[in-house]
Amino acid sequence: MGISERKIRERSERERRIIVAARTIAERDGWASVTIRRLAEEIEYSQPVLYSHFENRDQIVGAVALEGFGELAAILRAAIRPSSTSKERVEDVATAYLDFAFARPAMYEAMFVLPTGLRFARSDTPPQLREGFGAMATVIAPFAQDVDTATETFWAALHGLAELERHGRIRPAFRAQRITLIMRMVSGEL
Amino acid sequence: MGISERKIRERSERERRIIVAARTIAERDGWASVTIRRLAEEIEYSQPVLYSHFENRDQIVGAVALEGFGELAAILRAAIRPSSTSKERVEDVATAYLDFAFARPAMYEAMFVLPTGLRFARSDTPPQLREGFGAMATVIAPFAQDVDTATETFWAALHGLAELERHGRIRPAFRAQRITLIMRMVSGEL
DNA sequence: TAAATAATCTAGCAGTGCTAATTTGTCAAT
DNA sequence: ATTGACAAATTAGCACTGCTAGATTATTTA
Repeated sequence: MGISERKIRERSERERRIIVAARTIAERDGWASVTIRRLAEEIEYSQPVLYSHFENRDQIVGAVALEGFGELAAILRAAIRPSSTSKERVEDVATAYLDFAFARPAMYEAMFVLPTGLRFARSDTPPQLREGFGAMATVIAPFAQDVDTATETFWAALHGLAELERHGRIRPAFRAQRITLIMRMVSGEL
Repeated sequence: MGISERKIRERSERERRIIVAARTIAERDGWASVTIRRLAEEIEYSQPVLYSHFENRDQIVGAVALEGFGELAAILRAAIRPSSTSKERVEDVATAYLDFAFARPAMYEAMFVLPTGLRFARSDTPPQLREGFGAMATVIAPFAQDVDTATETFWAALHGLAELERHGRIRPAFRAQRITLIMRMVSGEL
């Protein structure tokens, strides 16, 4: 009975092709260019097929975003070097976070700006959505009483820096100084 | 020759009606419901008339956003009480900023998320876009070496808090604690 | 009063997300 | 092998979007 398994496999491969196509087009031409028609053309199926994989366009963005959360979490974890001091670790994670945001603006937009249908802080929340937070919590913990609240605040600062710079509201040339400031703030030596 | 003046006046009144309509619809039904057709219907003119006032839809959003920047600046300035300590002023401005963001989510979205065609940090940048930053700089100055960079970072932290909470990424119940954390960070007593 | 200019509208283009109705393909039962 | 049932995929189209060319109406100038 390998036939039905093959069908399931082919189906999930097609789903992957949709997600890859969405990501590719978004990174090249922006999310406005990611239309159902274009995706259908890319995977060489008619448009309604996409709706047998995803409820609507937002969920396709959500699927790409989910990948992004997994990748960001891995990047942040990788930025935590055992040989570093607690302070250095905060700085490294902050730098890695912003590097990610600026290197993959379309992905970052999917993760944090666009409607995705992703649900946070629920019982069925995928692990990718928690892991990035966990990595940040790891480096914040040594400096915080309430780790969760401190991590939320740290995260918010990084997100704000990413968004304001992405929109041309703050000076790109001073990115390093701002990170230094946040690091000093977290470590309590201002 | 008051006729041409009346015409100019009527024209700018019509422009105001467009902006007011856009704002009203956005605050009630979201920006996706602000369409050229709906605005045209609202002001009782045909659609092309809107394009004699604004180049495109983004510029209408931008006009609303510009009002928002003026209002935010006024709110932040008003939050700075002469009788307060430097620390309290930081907290009051932070609280006022977030109150604004959560009380007027559509307006905040126009100001910081949607494409608006507004140009920051230019010679022709409208004063509204600078005044809010100025208000924040005022309360940050007593604690900072480099006021501009510190204000950018402070602003980013607030923006991040607003956005992450608006998207359900961080816990609304802990908003006050996060503000306290930021305030302590700025004032250097962690 | 006639011509020129300005203001406005009608009509329509090319595109969007999404879906009902139809066709095509695949399988099990006769 | 043929038929009927089910699944998979397609065609065609709806209601909407931002935007604009061309026609029409109103106003001003000569």
